[in-house]
Amino acid sequence: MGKAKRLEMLMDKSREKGLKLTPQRMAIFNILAVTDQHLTVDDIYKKASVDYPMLSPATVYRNMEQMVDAGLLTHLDLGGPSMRYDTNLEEHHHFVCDKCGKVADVYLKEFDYEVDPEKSSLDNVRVDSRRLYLHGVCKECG
Amino acid sequence: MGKAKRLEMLMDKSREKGLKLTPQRMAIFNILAVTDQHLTVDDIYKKASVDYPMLSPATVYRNMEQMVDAGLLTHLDLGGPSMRYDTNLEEHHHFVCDKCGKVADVYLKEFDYEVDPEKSSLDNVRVDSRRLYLHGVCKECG
DNA sequence: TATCAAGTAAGAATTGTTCTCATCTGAATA
DNA sequence: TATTCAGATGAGAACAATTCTTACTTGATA
Repeated sequence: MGKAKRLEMLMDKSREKGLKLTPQRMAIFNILAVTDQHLTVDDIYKKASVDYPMLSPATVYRNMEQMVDAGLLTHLDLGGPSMRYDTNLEEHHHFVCDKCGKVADVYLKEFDYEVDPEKSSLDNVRVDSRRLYLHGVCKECG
Repeated sequence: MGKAKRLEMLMDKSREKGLKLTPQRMAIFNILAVTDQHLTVDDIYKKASVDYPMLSPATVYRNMEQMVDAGLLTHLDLGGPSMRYDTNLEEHHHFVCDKCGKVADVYLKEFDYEVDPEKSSLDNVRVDSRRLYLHGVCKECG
C-alpha cells in the first residue's frame, strides 16, 4: 500500500470516529504512513518533532491510544519496556530477534494446532484471537 | 509435582549455580513451590512479606532475575505493566483472558504451521522458539 | 464569526524497575 | 567451632515509560 493511500485511510477513519485532524495528529499520521516498522511512542515523538518541534510526548501517547480505540492500529507488546504499535491490520504474526529486538511480520499459509484438553484447563473459554511469536536470531545478528 | 519436590528442585538448582540459600530466597522459593499461577514481583513480595516483613522489593527483583538466568524460571511478558514469571518449564503455551487478565497454561497435541515466504521476510533467520498466545474471555468473565 | 467540545503543552505524579552503597551473612575451610 | 569473604541484603535514590492535571488553544459547526 502506498503512502498516499495509507494516509487517506488514517484520515478517513479518524473523521469517521470523530477525531479532529489537528497538525499534531497529521504529523503522527505522516510518520505512520511511511513506516512498516513497529514504532514506540518515543520513536514517533522523535520523528514527528523534526517537523513539529512543539509536539509533546503526552500528545503522542494520547493519540496512539485513541487510534487503537478507533481501530487504526493495534498494540504490539513485545516485552521491552515500551509499547509498540502495529499499523498492519491484516492477520499476521511476528518474528522477534532476541539479540537486536528487530521485529518482522510473519504470514502463515497454514496454521493448525490442537489443544490437549486433559492437560489444559480451557473449558468454557472463548478464544477470540491467536498470536504466534517466533523468537530467534536475525540475519544481521546471526 | 508436589510442593516438597518443587522446593527441593529449586534449592538444588540454586546450589548448583552457586546461589546461597538465604532466608529471603527460601521465602521466595516457598511461594513459588505452591503456586501454578504467573506471579508478578509485587505478588511475590506481598506474599513473602507476611513471613519475612523485612524483605525488600529490590531483593525480589534481583532474585527473580537470577532465577531466570539460572534456568529455574522463565519470563512471561503478557503485556501488562509488570513482568510475570513462569515456574513451568515444560514446553507449553498460554491463554490470556482479555477481561480479567487471568492466564492458563495451554498444552498442544499438535502444532503445525507453514510460513508464507513471499509475504514474510524471514530469509536466513534462525528460529529458536515458538510461543502461541490464545486471547479471549474466560469462563468467569464470559 | 461565535461557540464549545475536543485537543494541546508543560510539567507534576505515578508506577515498575534498576542501581548504589554501606552493611551483613551463609557456608566453605581451617 | 571460629574465620573469612564472595555473595546477598535493605533502604532509598535514580530512572524510564506512562498517565494525569490544569490552564490555554483551536477546529468544526451553526
